[in-house]
Amino acid sequence: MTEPLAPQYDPSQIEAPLYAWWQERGFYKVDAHGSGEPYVIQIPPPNVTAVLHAGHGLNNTIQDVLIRFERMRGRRALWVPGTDHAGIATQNVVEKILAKEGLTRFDVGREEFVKRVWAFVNETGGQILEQLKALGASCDWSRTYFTLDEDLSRAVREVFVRLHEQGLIYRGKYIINWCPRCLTALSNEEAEKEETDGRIWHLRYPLADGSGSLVVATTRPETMLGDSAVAVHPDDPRYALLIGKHIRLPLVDRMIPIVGDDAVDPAFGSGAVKITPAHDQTDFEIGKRHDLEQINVMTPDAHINENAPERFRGLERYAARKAVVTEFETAGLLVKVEQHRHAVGHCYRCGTVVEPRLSDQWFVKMQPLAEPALAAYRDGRISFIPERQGDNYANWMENIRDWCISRQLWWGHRIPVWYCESADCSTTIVSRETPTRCTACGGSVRQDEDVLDTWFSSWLVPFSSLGWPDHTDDLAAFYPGTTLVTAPEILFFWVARMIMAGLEFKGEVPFKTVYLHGTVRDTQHRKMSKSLGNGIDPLEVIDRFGADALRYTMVSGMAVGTDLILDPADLDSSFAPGRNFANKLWNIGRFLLGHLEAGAAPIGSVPEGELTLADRWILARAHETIGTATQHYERFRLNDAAAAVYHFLWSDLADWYLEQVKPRLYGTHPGGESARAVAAHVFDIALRLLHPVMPFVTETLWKRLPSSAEQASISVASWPVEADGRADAAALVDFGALQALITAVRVLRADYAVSPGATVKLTVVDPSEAVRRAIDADSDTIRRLAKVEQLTVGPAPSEAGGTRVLDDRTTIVVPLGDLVDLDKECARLGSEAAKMEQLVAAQESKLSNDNFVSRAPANIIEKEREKLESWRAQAVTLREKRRALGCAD
RNA sequence: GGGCGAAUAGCUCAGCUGGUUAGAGCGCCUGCCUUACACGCAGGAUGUCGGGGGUUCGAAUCCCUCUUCGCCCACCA
Repeated sequence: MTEPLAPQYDPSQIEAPLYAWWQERGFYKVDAHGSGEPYVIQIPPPNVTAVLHAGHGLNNTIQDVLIRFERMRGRRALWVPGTDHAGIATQNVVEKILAKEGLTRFDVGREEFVKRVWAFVNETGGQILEQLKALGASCDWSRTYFTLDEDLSRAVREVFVRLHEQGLIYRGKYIINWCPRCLTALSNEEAEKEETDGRIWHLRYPLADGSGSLVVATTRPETMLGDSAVAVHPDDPRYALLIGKHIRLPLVDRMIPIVGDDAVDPAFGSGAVKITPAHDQTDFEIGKRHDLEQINVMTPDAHINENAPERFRGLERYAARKAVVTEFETAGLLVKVEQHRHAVGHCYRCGTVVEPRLSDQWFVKMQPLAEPALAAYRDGRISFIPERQGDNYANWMENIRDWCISRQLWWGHRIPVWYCESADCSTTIVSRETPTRCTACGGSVRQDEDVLDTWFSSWLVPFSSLGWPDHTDDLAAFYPGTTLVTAPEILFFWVARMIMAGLEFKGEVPFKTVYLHGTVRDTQHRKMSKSLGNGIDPLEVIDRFGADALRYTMVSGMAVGTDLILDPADLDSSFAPGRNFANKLWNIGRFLLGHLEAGAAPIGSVPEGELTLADRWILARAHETIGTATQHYERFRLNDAAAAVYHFLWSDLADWYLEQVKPRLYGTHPGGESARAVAAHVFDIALRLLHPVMPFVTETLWKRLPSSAEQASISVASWPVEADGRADAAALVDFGALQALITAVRVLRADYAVSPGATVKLTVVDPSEAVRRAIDADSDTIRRLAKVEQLTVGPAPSEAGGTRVLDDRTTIVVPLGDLVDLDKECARLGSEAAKMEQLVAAQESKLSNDNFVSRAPANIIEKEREKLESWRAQAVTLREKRRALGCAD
């Protein structure tokens, strides 16, 4: 496990073996009787047939970051994985396979079909869980569930029966969303509304007594075959006299009444509406109020049925639409056709336009469940990130509608309802156990044909996955959970319903925080999808750049409340941040570990006096980074956490500290031991801070630190606390001065194109306190990193040189002989002085403004004064230098 | 039709409770194969913070308005 690092970073060589080792050691198995405060995340169970896509990648990366962070903080971090049987989706997949054999599910029959789905699921299902492992997901796989498992099925039955006993489940004939392709009912959430350009036809309906006619408007003319009334607003003066009269329905030749109903908007269209109770929600309700006939004119697959005149029968709904319109036109009853944009429901599984259909279905009465769920949000027992999503949730809860839970599918939890087959008994049995005989008459029983909505099992997952309805140790230990991480699309499908179920059956919210992250989109901001072909395959990314690169890129690109934009056409540049960073880490590790082979003393054993300015500085930066990164992780600002550690590792540690300590590590300078101790210490800290985001590289490097025990894993190492660094404001200031000085020399060198190998002389004129201390502490580093051969502090040399002003006082001069262009120096110093003077002037007027001085808080005024003084000093210094160079004014 | 959000460097985005000489990564330009890393090092350029108005001593940040894009919800046929 700890052979030397390969010269080249090759994630494919390290990631898989590492994951296997984590599994073997069981680091992520959580004991219900263990110690530590529980931290629980329930995975949004992917469809059992799903293949990992970018959305899963993002979703599961976030969860893994959180769970690893909390695990390292000493909490009993449990991430429960599972898969969803996904009724319609899975059934569709298997039906497609059957279709290749020229068969339909009806050809093979229910029993055989379900067998085939099981075989398919057992064979190919759950591959997404294996793919999550490639991502690094630290789930407790020993707890993996499938929503059709016996245990979870028992929970489903229990819940159905309980709700039924409470009168919250009922069966009835209502208008539901029907998918004519999947041949099943859908819930409101499953019928996705999409703005569509359509048309609206104005049809003339003649009065039966021949005294005139009415014009009605419709977007679905074919439904007129099932019209059983025309409705107008009861107070509409235009139609007051017509209420109670009859229409002779064209094409069908049926007498239908004109009724008055408040639901009609007199201002819309003609103010008269055709009423088709069997094919429209509103019409259905109006029909109920007026006791109208419900005439269903369509077959389940949306063809015209026998309730319509013979010439329309068998026509598909859009063909029927054409036929109806043509007949109206021929009869001179088509008044006009207009363009019309409106929302049309589409099946969320197959995209087919849903048909509102009158049918017998099972429903859950939601109002009583919604009230406590709304209260839990209002009183803060549950909160959302980003916060505004809470309004969305509340809005849905307030306007909740009953949930149609029956599906005319074969794949799913069969509804636990049986009907007595004896005609004169006809008892309905709702039972936890499967009855063999009628409980009333002893006759034979027949189970309801329908299955339950997939979400009827997933809304129970927070407790059903832990053994409910039994009283298990898991349930006692891990319910309620802590955080739920998911996409906003399933806020209503799943999240809201889990909250309702948790409160109803467990009396507690199932989690405290709901973190809703954004969507992965392409550069045109389109959602990635199979049909658009604009998806990114996370496995391909992992294959090419490694899971760490994928994870870092996703995390760093994802601020709270924003979407993640990636370019599917250019994976190289899309994932460059993660790829580059992982590679950088690898090389830092290679360099550092190479120098730690002799071991590194614990930081505590290094005498304070042996710490150099650079040592103190990097420890101070570690201290700061621990604080900020931890806070950001806690606040779900994962991108900020990642950025803080990135900056520490790359800019602070690699670019400055490691460059500074090289001579000590090489042994050309004394202090090698303390350098190794400090470097090992801060690298250890940084790896731990980064581990949640990049588990593989950090583990690989961390295991090779001298301090790491052979069998230990960073993933269960302790989270750094601020005291692991050292607060040291002075070191930050002084090393900052050192950096500024070096940078200034480098800038001069670049400006004058000094050849990279050449050394220069440097004079520091009138150094500030900080610069003075930096020079005293570490002139050697200045010489080396700025390639200075001779460093003097004193008056400016007579030789002409490039000049820079560092701060209020300090000026550096680099004599460059012929290279110096005096005019250029004068111009540059002049423009800098002018810029500074402008700032000074603005600042002076601000500070002499009574309004500002009297109204701004004292600390701000103080800060602004300091700024003014500093700028003034800089302006003065700049002017002085110009004079010293002999520049003309 | 309601509700919500976003517009900041060529691109993707930070900038959290008003006070920074407005930042990062990618890309771009210049110079470097400096024995950890060219997926690198050093340096650099680029922004009237969508337009207009307002509040304030002070606005990228708060308010109004316009424009342009998203998202969610909705039984006006």
